Amino acid sequence: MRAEEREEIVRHPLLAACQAETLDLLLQGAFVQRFPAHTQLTREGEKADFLYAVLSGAIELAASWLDRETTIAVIGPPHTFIVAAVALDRLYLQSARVLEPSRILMLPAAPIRKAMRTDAGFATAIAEEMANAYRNVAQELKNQKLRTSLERLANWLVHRDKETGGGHRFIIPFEKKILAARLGMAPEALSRAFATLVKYDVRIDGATVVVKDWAALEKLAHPDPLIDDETI
Amino acid sequence: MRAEEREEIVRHPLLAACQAETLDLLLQGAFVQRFPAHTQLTREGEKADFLYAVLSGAIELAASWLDRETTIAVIGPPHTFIVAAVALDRLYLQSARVLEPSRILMLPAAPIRKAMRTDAGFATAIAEEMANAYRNVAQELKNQKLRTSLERLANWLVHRDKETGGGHRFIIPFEKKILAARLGMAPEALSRAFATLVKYDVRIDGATVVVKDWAALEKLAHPDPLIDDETI
DNA sequence: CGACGAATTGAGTTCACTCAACTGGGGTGG
DNA sequence: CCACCCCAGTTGAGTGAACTCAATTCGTCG
Repeated sequence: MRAEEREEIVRHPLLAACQAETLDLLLQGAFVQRFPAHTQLTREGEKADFLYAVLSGAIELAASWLDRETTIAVIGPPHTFIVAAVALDRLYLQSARVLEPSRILMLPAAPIRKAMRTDAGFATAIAEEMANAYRNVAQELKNQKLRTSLERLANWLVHRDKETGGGHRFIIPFEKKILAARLGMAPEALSRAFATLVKYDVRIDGATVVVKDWAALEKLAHPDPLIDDETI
Repeated sequence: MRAEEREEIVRHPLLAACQAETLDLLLQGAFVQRFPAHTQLTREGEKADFLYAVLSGAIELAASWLDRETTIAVIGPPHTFIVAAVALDRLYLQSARVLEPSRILMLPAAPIRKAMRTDAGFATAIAEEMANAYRNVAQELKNQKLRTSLERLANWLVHRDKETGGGHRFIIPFEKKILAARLGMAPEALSRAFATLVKYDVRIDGATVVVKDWAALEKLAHPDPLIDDETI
């Protein structure tokens, strides 16, 4: 690993509270790599031998059963993925695919488990990262079980708008079929849902969304911090 | 706290790897209490001021939005709940209700966060508990997004049968409407799903389930360790 | 015995899926 | 440079899954 890379990585939330010796141990076999879109980083069912952290770009976590597949989450910087499998030395429950060209930090799993046992700062950082991950899936499960697909889409739009600065005009940052899977619906259902949203003055042109009547959309979405806010 | 209680609690997986000073700190304001069924222990949106561990009994975690409500999970010994909210000092995302008379260990939140920062063994135990919780919700999300309600029921039956010793005859340990909410369906839909399972030679009488043709049920359920096994 | 809540059954409707056909760029190669 | 293809996305039609509302049965407890 190059010195300037090390500089950067040491400031990562996961490593910032580490003791110096822990850092040395962790960064021994670590490396940073760029991956092009569509790269498959992990496959569900494989042994967890790396912890991945997204430095830039976006990663899709997907899961399958029989011949069906769905998207569990989309991860951006500075978050990690499959940290739970690493901490427990178990199998990945999800596959990870690169959505857009990404820089990824890869940390070997065994030193992580070892470091947790000796460095409370690091173990706490791992616990906090995992707590966030837990809350995000729990929120997603609520989203999924309590809302219809139109409501999920409306809330995704509200959320995305806030994320991009609240200009009521933004682009969808990945393919619509991935958005559909993320929202738990068929691609056709997403198309029809967008068509339905025209009634609420939401205009869509390609990947660009314009919300003309914010109040109407928000009334439909009824966003709830306990489901929609990443840090509440 | 009584001495024999302390004896018991100190062996709990969450505390077994603690340093002695950490234990003292944690158990300072801790107590064990019995709760009758239907007690509400936490409400979603409240500040997290206790970590709860189930010593015996069963707890339902529920969440709501507008006028809808659903069950997120059912927790039994020796697991904890709302550990993520405690670790991050945030709001509970779920309400917890006592399903059957239960003994609960309650640990004040502030000492937990403090102890994590100084005791690597404890922080690791918290991280591992949380990793399990994460994997369980992630599995539940897969279950929810990838399976129909009939398939979810079939898998719940398979799972419950294994849990109770594989005798192909067991009881449903709580009300059917809670099972329905757990499986993400309306109570009426659960009734009809049971009716459908008669075709697969599953007999149901009150809370008692008898599986006459195990192969048929398993073929329908297609259980997958990456969704259905708690520790893979 | 009556009362209450849980569970089932019935009927109708809505939601969301599948399958299929069609549209509209973007890219490739003749 | 244009024709073609390919894939994402849309649109249409039909089906099935699962919900709501309502009525009925069942079991338990006072």
